[in-house]
Amino acid sequence: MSPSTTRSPAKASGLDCRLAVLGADVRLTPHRREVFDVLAASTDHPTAYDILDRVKSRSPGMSLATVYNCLEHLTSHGLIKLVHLERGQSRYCANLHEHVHFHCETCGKVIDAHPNADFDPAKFWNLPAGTRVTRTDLAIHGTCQNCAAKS
Amino acid sequence: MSPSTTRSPAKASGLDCRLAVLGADVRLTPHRREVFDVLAASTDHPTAYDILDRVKSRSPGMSLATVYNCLEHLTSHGLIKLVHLERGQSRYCANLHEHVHFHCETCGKVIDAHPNADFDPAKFWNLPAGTRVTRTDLAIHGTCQNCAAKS
DNA sequence: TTTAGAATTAGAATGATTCTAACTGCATTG
DNA sequence: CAATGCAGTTAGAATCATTCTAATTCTAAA
Repeated sequence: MSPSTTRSPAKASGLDCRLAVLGADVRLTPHRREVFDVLAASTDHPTAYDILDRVKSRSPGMSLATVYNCLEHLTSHGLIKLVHLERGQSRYCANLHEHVHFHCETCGKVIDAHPNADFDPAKFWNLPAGTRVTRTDLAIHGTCQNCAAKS
Repeated sequence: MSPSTTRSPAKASGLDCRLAVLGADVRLTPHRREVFDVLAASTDHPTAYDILDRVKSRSPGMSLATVYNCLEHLTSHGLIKLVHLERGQSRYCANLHEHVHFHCETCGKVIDAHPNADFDPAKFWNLPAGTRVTRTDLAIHGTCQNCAAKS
């Protein structure tokens, strides 16, 4: 956990790789890389279990604990986002563009929705003077296109 | 759970009371009433455990299971709202006015923030045609006034 | 008063996540 | 090159919030 290690973090070996995201140079081990790749290739906001499933073809030995470790590392370094839509399993996404999550209460699907205008939610709400905002999470719940058509 | 009971719901006894909220006439047992009252008197978004604590002075025998049952009943009847801000315990609030939640990442406090203009968040986001929105949840994370002043 | 259904209870069960302790392997130091 | 140390990884235990189950109590209708 401590970033103040004497070990040089700059030297990359064959088992080590890096990823430059948003200007940050993040060191990725093979497992972290695979977890990230799975997430980057997914648009359905997989859970930790989903990710373990998808990673298993390439890394059959990976454990759930490692998936959680990797997700924690990637989240804390800003490469992915953690989404809480309801009680139960957390979901993850690699979409770093500003967006919100639409959650279909019928089929459980989660889709990203992007803003159609430059929009800062924090401006619309009366927060006490001196409040510092680091991030906002907007979740929209309802019925998706498909489920709405069926009913 | 079924609302289609033959039992007349209109007859109230000394141990039964009702509450008219938003036009709905909701039947409240003493325990449900106490849970609701505790929540209505709280502005700090208590968890189920917090509520059990606060209810205990009036109902020493109440169990956590009953608190959860009451919260479920009140939530499904629209008398209170369930808030998920992060992994861990859910929080509840009895503020039914349109508002969002500000969560201080330093002290953990949650405060309600009200809109300063008539505002529908769903309008700002590109949702597929045919999507039906039932509710939106906006959580703002950051540092509150007090914690910001200390740092 | 009998009976049925709803509410309540304690404790067990579940499910997601985190923790612990042991192990592996690379990389720096001697 | 060998020794040492630390990050990464692992399986499984532990924890925590919540839900379920079965038994009990209460209320109201027949």
